[in-house]
Amino acid sequence: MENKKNTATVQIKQIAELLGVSSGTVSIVLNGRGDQMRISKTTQKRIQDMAKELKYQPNIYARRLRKSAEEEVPYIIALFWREEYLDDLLGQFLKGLYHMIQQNDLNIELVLQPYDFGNLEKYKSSINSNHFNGAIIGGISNDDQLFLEQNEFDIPIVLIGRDTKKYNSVNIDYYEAGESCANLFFVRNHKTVGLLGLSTKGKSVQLVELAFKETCMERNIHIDTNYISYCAQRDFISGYESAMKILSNEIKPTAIFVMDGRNAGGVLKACKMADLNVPKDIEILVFGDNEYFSYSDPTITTIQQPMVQFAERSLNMILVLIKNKVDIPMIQELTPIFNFRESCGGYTA
Amino acid sequence: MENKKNTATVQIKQIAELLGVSSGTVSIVLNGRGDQMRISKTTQKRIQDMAKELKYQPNIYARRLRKSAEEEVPYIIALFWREEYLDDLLGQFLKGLYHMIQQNDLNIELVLQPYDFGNLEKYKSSINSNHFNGAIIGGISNDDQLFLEQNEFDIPIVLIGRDTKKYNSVNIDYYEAGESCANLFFVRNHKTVGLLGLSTKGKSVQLVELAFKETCMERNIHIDTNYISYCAQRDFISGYESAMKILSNEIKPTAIFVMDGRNAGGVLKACKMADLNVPKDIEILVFGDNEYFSYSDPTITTIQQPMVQFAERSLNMILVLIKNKVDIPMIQELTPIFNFRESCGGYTA
DNA sequence: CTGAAAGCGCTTACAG
DNA sequence: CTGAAAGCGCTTACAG
Repeated sequence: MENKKNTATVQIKQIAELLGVSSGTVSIVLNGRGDQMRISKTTQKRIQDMAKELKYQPNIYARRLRKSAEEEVPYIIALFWREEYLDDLLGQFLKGLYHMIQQNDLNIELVLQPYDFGNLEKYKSSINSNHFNGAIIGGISNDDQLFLEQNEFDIPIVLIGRDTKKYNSVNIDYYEAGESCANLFFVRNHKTVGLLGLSTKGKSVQLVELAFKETCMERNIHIDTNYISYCAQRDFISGYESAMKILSNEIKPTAIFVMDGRNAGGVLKACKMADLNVPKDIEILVFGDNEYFSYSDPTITTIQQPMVQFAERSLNMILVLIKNKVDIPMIQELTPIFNFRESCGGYTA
Repeated sequence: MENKKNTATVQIKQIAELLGVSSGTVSIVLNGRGDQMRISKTTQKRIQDMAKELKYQPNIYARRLRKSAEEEVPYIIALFWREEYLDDLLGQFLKGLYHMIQQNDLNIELVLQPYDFGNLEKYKSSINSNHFNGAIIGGISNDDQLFLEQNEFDIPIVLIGRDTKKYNSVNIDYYEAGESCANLFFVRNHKTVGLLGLSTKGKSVQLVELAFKETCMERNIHIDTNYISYCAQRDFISGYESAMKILSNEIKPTAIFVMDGRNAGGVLKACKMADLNVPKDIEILVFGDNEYFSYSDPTITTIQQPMVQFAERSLNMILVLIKNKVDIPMIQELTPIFNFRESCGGYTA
């Protein structure tokens, strides 16, 4: 019972013992250097067969360690990414990382670990210096943040798109982003607007929402509860249904702020159903961009997080942190990007 | 000059020697167990300072090896993915992988390595059993395939979306896919059709194109060179310009086969410009799906590769191959998915 | 309070 | 044709 060995896996040594040869010989044969080292064909055959039978798997770590005097050891960086955002958003982020790695000829091994919203904790045992040199984490929930804050990690961690005290992060000012959306509606003279939110959301989205609502209040823009609807799913259907609720009010809003791009299609459909022309009767502003928004009909005005910049900055940051332990968290705040298109005009009414 | 040591990195041993303590002590302190092991504060401080000064980086491989008797060693699988496809396509694939890993509780470490089309060769030295247990490779060019075929690799490799003799692969029958697109146009009574291709393309896309053209010929569907245009970029603009060329013919085609979804938006725009109604005047069929196609106006009919299935099958395949060396390449051919929507009707005219 | 030794699994000179 | 030994960088009992 006190067996420390992981008996599930087979090692070269065991094959060697079973066959009565040395482990060096086994290693040579399994690496295909048997002929070169003039190991007898029969010995080679016996070794190959035994390895196959025992389903021998080389231990990559041992091999890499063996080589580490010859090969430069890469930085191993984990990218924890929320499952729901395994889409174009990740694509943009990865492009940013990749181009930066290329340009600066960095030696980085990127380990991608998706996780379910709120379940980051599951990977607790792997977020440490036995596994990675650093971790970039995107899309955490409040629970995930709590988990991070209640634990200590011995590697630098950079959070993407998250406002936090304890950790390094790259983000935008989410409150300000929400404010500027409300202000845009104000400048454009809207008196009654709708908000299409999300029922599952992290702190960043909450901040945008809060700021949007508060600023609407301040600006005397009507946004009663009737005009707020939350999507359970980030998809067309959910966007459609939620928008329909908002549009069922006697007095229609003249603008809607849609908090997730994936709901936008449904909102447009709902407007069409309600016989409202976008943007004449109703303006649509969306948080989160997508290439299709630039040529849909109408094209969609969006505000977006600068994913490529997020990637560049976070990679830079994590490398700095890996090389120099820094005590106070680094926080970089970037500027969100407005893409003014047909569905909602700019800051001139 | 004969120095085998990688002098670029610092080891615990060097810190220990410099400070005149043992490496065990250094290890303990750097792992934060100094107090627990009652190492004097001064020693701790000296060690911390020195480590910081020398920018000590622990060797992850050594650490993991040390732990490998306690922790199960994961399969390390590399995912080589073409830079151009770092988008929703990758997202779908990753979702497939992730769900499969979750469901079967697999212990897999996924290393993501983007590469530029035609430059897979750059990673030659890392595609081996010193680095990974297996590799999944998506989106290769003909040059990349040549590179793979002209070299031997000691780990199993599974190609995604590629028809090849030497390697394991998960794909669809690309020729048949192209055929069925042409047949769809035939059934729908089109006599003159356009083809919007790609100027950079791998063998799979070439096969689709070839099959489409050949089948059109057989079916007596006009598709002269005037009606074929290649996009240099996979984007809106390039799609628009190429479509405009096709539509500049005196006799307009009554259908266009668009070989990359990212060009589709431009094609729709071009049709609008040419005052052609989709689908009344001209039908559009697109290779490659996107969620927006299901609610654009008109919604877009597509044929797509089953990415989620690709992921599941390729992961399964690579695990089988890692565990049991198989001599003949495994090839799984899946069925492409047709999504019939407004822009082009189904097999009934 | 700290050192010396063993060992994780592997490969590679070296010796015979 | 093959074995025994050293060593990659690290951590952890054990000894003192």
